[in-house]
Amino acid sequence: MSENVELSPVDLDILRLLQNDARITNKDLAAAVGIAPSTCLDRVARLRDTGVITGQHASVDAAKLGRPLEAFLFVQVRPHRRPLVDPFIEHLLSLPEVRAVYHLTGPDDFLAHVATSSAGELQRLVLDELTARDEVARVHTNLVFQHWSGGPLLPPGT
Amino acid sequence: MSENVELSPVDLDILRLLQNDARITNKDLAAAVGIAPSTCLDRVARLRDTGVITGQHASVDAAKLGRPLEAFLFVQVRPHRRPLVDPFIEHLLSLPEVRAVYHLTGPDDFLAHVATSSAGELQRLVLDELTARDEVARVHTNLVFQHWSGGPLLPPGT
DNA sequence: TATGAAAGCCTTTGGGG
DNA sequence: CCCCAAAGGCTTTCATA
Repeated sequence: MSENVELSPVDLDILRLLQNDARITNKDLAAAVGIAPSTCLDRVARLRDTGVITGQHASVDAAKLGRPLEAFLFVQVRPHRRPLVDPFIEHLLSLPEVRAVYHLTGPDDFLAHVATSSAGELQRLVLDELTARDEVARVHTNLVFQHWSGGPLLPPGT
Repeated sequence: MSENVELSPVDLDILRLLQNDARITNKDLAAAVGIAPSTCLDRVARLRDTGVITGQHASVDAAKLGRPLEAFLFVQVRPHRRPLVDPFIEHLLSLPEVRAVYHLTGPDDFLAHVATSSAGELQRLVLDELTARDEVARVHTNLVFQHWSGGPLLPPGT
């Protein structure tokens, strides 16, 4: 788990491929990067053990789950102290509509990415789960038209 | 790929488990949700075919890749028209530092989540890749102290 | 839509270069 | 650090209800 891990070009190829498809078979992965399957297994295990690979997750379409309306909530928490901040984060993360939370520098302290079923539910979220709390000084809401996301590595072949 | 997909409680359990660990074996997944392995394979295939599951990706630690400094860039693009907007998005997505791009309502049109090696590289990104372009009216930069993220479903057991 | 059984392939381990 | 080879387990298919 040390912060500095040496990554060979082969490791980077493996990461790129697993980032694009976490369920590629070890055999195919080995063939794609040009090493033996057993070697590949070793390398992937090492990438996991050193914390370079932190997990593998299926991506689920929020809209298909009945939450087609996404938004960013910019939240100012005052006073900005641990005894208030830590429970606030816990609260955010316990909400099923919350997809991600970021603690930021700048005038707004937190950014919450949420997916809701409707404008009404979004309003409820803001009024009942955020501004109703004493430590929440203000909330700005921006809707998400569209988004693109990926891992920290460009896909293979670029 | 229709927008409305009926999801049984078993489907939701499957989604939760795959969201948490995309490499769980089909056998274990079937046992966890209480159906036969062959049935489970069918259900997962259906979830894929209907677009509920859109992919499966290994999570890679950006810091371990040498990009420990994350930030959000709020970008105003003027004039806000397709002939300018579409190439701008393409440009953002082609940058290796960019992890996600959001097209938003509000005074700032785009939000880019970036991971950089240093403050110097972040500065270069802002000056050379963003404000150097005619259509970029302004950029606000906020650093990310910490972030938490997950899929649109709460984990199993909550 | 769900199941069980069988065939084949993949993962995984251990020895060796 | 890499590879080969073998054993065991898993995936996947298909007939059946």
